Amino acid sequence: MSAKQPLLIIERIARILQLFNFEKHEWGITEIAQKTGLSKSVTYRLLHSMEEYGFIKQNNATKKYGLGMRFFELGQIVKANMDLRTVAKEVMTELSRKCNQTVILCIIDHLQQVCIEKVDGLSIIRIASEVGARIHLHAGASAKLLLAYLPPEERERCYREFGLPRFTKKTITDREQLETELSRIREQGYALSVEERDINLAALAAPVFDYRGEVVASLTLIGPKWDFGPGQARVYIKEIRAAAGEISERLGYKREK
Amino acid sequence: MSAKQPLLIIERIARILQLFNFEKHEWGITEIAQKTGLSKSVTYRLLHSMEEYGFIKQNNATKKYGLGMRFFELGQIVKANMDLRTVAKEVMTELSRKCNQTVILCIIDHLQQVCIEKVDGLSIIRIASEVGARIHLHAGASAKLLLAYLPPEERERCYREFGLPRFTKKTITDREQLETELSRIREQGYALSVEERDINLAALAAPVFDYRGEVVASLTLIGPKWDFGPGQARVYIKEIRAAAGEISERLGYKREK
DNA sequence: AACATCGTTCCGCTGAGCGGAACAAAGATG
DNA sequence: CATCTTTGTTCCGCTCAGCGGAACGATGTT
Repeated sequence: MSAKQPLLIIERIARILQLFNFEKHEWGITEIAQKTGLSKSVTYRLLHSMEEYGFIKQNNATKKYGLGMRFFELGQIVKANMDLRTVAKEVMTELSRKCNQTVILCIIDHLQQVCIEKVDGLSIIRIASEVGARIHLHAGASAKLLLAYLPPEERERCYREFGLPRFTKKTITDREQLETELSRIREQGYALSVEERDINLAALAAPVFDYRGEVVASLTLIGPKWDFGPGQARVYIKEIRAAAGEISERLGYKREK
Repeated sequence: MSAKQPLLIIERIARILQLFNFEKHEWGITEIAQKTGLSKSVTYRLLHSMEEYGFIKQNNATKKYGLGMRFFELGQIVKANMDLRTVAKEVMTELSRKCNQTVILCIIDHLQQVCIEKVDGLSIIRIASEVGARIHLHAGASAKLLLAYLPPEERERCYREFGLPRFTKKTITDREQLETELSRIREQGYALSVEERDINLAALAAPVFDYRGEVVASLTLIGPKWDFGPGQARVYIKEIRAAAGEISERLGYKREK
């Protein structure tokens, strides 16, 4: 899978570029050569060549080198392709096909859940939930998941503003009980709900992270509850987490750190 | 000044990266090799090595290559250093020292001018205008310049909302006359004012553009009017335009296009 | 089954680029 | 003011990194 041996020069370029960060964004040739272990002539030639194409900009006054506009331009292009919905759509289609269930993508807006993308499963059964639909945050896998990753003050505001209305027999309407469920969700990294909002429906949700490590959306698999038995659920959990991870990665999320 | 001959490989990398844009962000190896004129093996090796360091990301499904997250990260760093005030400060200090006058940097907020940075000249005379000060857009070099580059509807809103109050004998209070002045400013690329707001003060302002080519601020030289005679003014104009151009460039502005 | 086209790999030859040392310019030091 | 130090920059002959044409395996098309 991985390559044999990267081009030496690319490794060197990578090593140089690694030096630039938010704290220190300008370096002298000698500094760079020392930190990277490269010879001064190599460092000089590399930087100058990169400057020729706008990757590097030399400060005329200090003679030090910094990152050039080209990285900003290319960064903007990458950013444009990091659009949540666009990125998610592909992965959602794939997931829906694999599990043969409906997949939805939801975000939080004004302390409510909003569905922003949906891919129907091939099954004859269709889920009512539509793109644009707004619902409370305390019931359903997707909603609970989003709520779980909200800061405590926000959760508090949510309880105060909307309360915990009951939709079915299984809706969690007790604050204590809900908070326990939320911390379990955070621990497990996914949320499960069975008939919390609608009779006969079950759902599994996993968090989507952006490049800053913030939860920006929930990815959810919804279907008839008889498809979510313990055995099948284990498979679904693996799949939904992989899919959510894939989206997160494409948004620039780095799991380690 | 410019280098002798850039490293071949850097040129090749630049040629490959040039292909990626907002319209087409994924390319196959063969496509890239054809478009760039590079051999397929070189293209492959380069892309793979770059992928190793996150500069390039291969889509597992389509096998095509796209820009990697590394460009986004580096782009974010560049962006952070493109902060208007930080960039401007250096250039302003330099300009102030050269001309021995006060230099201010202003932006528009809610149809008013706000001064966001100031560097005093060494002269004993100090200009009252302080960072944070808000003033009308129709009087003074800086204000007129910002007004000049506003879209017509916005200018209209400004006249309606604030009118054209008189500050001195020289304040322009006639709409027609002001619009004529504004189009001259756009043509010349700088604005001059003598005693329009304060007796005995004169100022010269030039526009600062961002990477999209939009005017985001005005750079202004202020001093006693007797320092702004025709001869001295010509020198000042050259200096302030060069300084504003330098800031614009650091913000990613490309004059040609 | 034959074909077309994709991404990927191989390997021997060779010139691009390495690096140590010299150089110029600008501060820092006594 | 001369001397020392530390920048960034340039030079040039030797050498091995990497070039590229051709082969390969996988996929999709006719």
